[in-house]
Amino acid sequence: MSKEITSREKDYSQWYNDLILKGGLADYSAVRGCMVIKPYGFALWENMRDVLDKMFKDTGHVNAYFPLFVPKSLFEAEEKNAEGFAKECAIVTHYRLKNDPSAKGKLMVDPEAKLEEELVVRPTSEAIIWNTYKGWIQSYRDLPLLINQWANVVRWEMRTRLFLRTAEFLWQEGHTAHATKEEAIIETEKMLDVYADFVENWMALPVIKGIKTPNERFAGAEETYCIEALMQDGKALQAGTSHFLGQNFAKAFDVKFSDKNNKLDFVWATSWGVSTRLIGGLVMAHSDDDGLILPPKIAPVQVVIVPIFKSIEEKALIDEKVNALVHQLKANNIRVKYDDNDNARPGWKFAEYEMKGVPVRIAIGARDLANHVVEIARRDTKEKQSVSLDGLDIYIQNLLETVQQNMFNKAKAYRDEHCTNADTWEDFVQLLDTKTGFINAHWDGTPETEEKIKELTKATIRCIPLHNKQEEGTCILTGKPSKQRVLFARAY
RNA sequence: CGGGAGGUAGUUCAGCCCGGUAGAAUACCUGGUUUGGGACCAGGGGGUCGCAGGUUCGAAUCCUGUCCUCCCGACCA
Repeated sequence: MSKEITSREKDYSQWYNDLILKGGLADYSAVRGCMVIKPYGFALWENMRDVLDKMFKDTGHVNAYFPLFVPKSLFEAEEKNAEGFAKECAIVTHYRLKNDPSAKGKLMVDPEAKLEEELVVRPTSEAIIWNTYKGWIQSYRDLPLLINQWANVVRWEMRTRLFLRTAEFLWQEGHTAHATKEEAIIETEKMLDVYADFVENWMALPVIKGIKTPNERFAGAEETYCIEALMQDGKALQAGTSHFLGQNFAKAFDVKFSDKNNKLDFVWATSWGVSTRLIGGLVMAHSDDDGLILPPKIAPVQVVIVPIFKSIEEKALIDEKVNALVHQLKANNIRVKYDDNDNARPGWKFAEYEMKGVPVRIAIGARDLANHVVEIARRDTKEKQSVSLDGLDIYIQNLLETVQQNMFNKAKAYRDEHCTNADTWEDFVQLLDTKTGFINAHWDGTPETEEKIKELTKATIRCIPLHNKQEEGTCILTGKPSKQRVLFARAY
């Protein structure tokens, strides 16, 4: 057992790190807070990206690419946005190195190569994009402008964690411009639905849709919509956000258009994004002490086939069956890998692919050939059974769908069990410490109370759920009147 | 950024207190036997001890600085 994984019970954080590192998703790098995404992890991201990209295009968006650098003067144009990100920006101040005269073989920053104006490495791209949109929008005929970009951004976080919070991360950011407020709000909500659809139906992760409180709102937004997921340790994870930006950026960057009546007005904006953080959520929500468990729809390898043989003659017979099967599965668009590497024995491969979270494993040996069957093992339940070679491709197809559905159901059952109402402060604190998860409680609606609760319990308001049930009640902390419950949790 | 732990073979770690030939397991290479849940035997290769200074006849070991990682906290649109 050279690759043992720390159990969740023993050390949840270490368990998470073990899964990422030993599952081959990512590695630490020589750069503080930055990780290397390894081929297996990147294949997972590519699958996620491809699905999302299609969803964006199906809803009328197109891709473009904007610069990594933002001149400081542009960055500071939208005041609240700039202020919100100021503390975590990387800044380029020089453009040249030179030989260090006092240390042979070393380089130093050339003081003569100081930039006139510093460049901010984008922590988000609103500034550079809205500066560009100014030149693209004159008339209502130019609207709506529906653009997405796939990019990297940098946020100089104090404390980083693989995938969940890295100094540099990959994401997509949509930036749209509209003629009316109503249209922009519809867009904001539409993209939230796209995210929820993707995370639930492709990542098998149930989410709660809602809006953020003013405290938790995106810097520069009028309203921030979000989807919140629950991890196995009872902590919440913000899985995606969609912002209604009002006319804030249009005003900051002077983006006006003429409407049908030749009346000038500022455009209405949205922005929305999900990042490689989703991979962290995927890992934390589904995996177990034996390794990753990946949902079939986005798993880099959906089916792995392991041959078991005692001689090259046996191997040849197995190859013949497997090659036909691989051909069949590929024809059905199933991502299949035949691992006939003779360096590793079957038992080793079983453990390895369990660690990597491959949803379905097929083992085939002489015994199976004689009976015209294969052994099929599911990663999610660890169940094994013999299945006839006849119609196996259909069986696999169905099994992948079953696994996908089962993973979602399991995560949803856990999430639902961990949504609890609290009506007294004692219950609230007790639930946070023992049961954990989402807690539905009344709140008096003030930022001060929210802040106080965070201070006392480390729990934040994750969101005010959409279409929230209205009911009379009293605030969990202050006892003041409240009209609805909001969703509290400790969060990543 | 504060507190704690750590960095020695590809990996996990011992050695450090008390300075004196760089170690184990595993992985890797070769050959053979194996193969239905992380195989076994024999042989072999692999290290600027994170980096930079200092003390010393001599530093993985002592001292100073620095970089990186993990855990807890603060921060986190």
